[in-house]
Amino acid sequence: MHPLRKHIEELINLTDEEFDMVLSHFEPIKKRKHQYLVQEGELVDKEFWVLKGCLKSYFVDDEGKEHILQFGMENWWITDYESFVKQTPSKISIDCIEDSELLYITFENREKLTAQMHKMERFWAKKSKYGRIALQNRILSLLKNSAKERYDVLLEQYPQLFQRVPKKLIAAYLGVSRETLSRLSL
Amino acid sequence: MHPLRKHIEELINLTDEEFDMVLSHFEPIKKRKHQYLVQEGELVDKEFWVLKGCLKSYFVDDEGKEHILQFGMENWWITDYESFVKQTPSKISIDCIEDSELLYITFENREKLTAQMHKMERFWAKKSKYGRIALQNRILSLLKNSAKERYDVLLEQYPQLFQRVPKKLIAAYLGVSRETLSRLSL
DNA sequence: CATTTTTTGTGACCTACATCACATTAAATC
DNA sequence: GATTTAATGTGATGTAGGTCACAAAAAATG
Repeated sequence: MHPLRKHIEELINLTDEEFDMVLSHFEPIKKRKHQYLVQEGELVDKEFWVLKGCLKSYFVDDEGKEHILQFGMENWWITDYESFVKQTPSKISIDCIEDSELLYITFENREKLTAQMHKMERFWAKKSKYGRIALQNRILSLLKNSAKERYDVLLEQYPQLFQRVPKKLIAAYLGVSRETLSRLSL
Repeated sequence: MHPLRKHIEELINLTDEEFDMVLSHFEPIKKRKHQYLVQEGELVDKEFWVLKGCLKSYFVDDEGKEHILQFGMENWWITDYESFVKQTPSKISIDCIEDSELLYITFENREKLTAQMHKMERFWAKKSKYGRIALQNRILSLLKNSAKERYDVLLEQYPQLFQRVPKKLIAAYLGVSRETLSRLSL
């Protein structure tokens, strides 16, 4: 089964014809490590689904410090949702941490697809709900947990991440300096 | 026009009949200051819309410190989305900061309503998308901004809040102690 | 495989913010 | 309107985590 189909069918069921229809709205794209998918300031009209690889969506502040909003690995969706939904210039950038293969759907195609296939509208609605819950929990974690506790939570939730990305990126995601992260008695 | 209708029509259009249908799925509820709407540990099967008043959704950590996830004022929706969507016990509580009048819709009624009225499904989908964007921006703010900067952003975004809720709650929302908040040269 | 670049660890020192304690003022509440 | 309760400000002091600097190890790259 196509990995995208497998992914979608975790939330809704599709017939062969329906999945073909879905897939026809996507385009494949390959990028190498260090290449970008989205750059700050541009209008993002695509949502990406990761077939293979690893990416980061991040923001660089005026002191040059990088803050990571989200990682993306196999089966994850990644884009700047603010730019994608509101059609405003992106505040964030998305880069490949590894060579990556993605499928993307444009804003326009997503509108078309959801209009003609109510199931997919429900799929993305569910994704959006779950995404919101994850963000809510991250906020709670930033408010209530120490750096060490946040590290432990992340390690428990996404152990694969620690095999694949440098610690300084983990630090930029958790909101600590890499020196402090290195000193947390792990 | 009914304030709920006015609120909904900011995102989608409704006929009189449609709004009557929507409204028939809600129930009113009144609560006084200090009373709760949701308590940690219970299953939340309602989503509340604030007609009048002010509320907080919050979490108390093991050291007894309160962390505020969200405030709710007129025209805001409030619930524990994690419990509401996943139907799991709530990690957070919701209390009234002022005497409040709300309309609520149960999980079941929301399912019914969205099933028979596609427009409302789209309404909530939009709300969910915008909610996610707001949370994303709050995470960025927690990662990149100092206490003072976060205070300034909040003040600019929701000046009304500062007239209505005690500073210690603002502090609990921003993730600083009330003493530090008091010392930020405002 | 040699060289450049990136990652990681660790010491020394610094700072934003927390905690504790107490006083003052303002709001609730009977 | 007297009394309890909550809100706010401010000093003194503590600490988690930041910053700067350097070295070693590991990866990436030509």
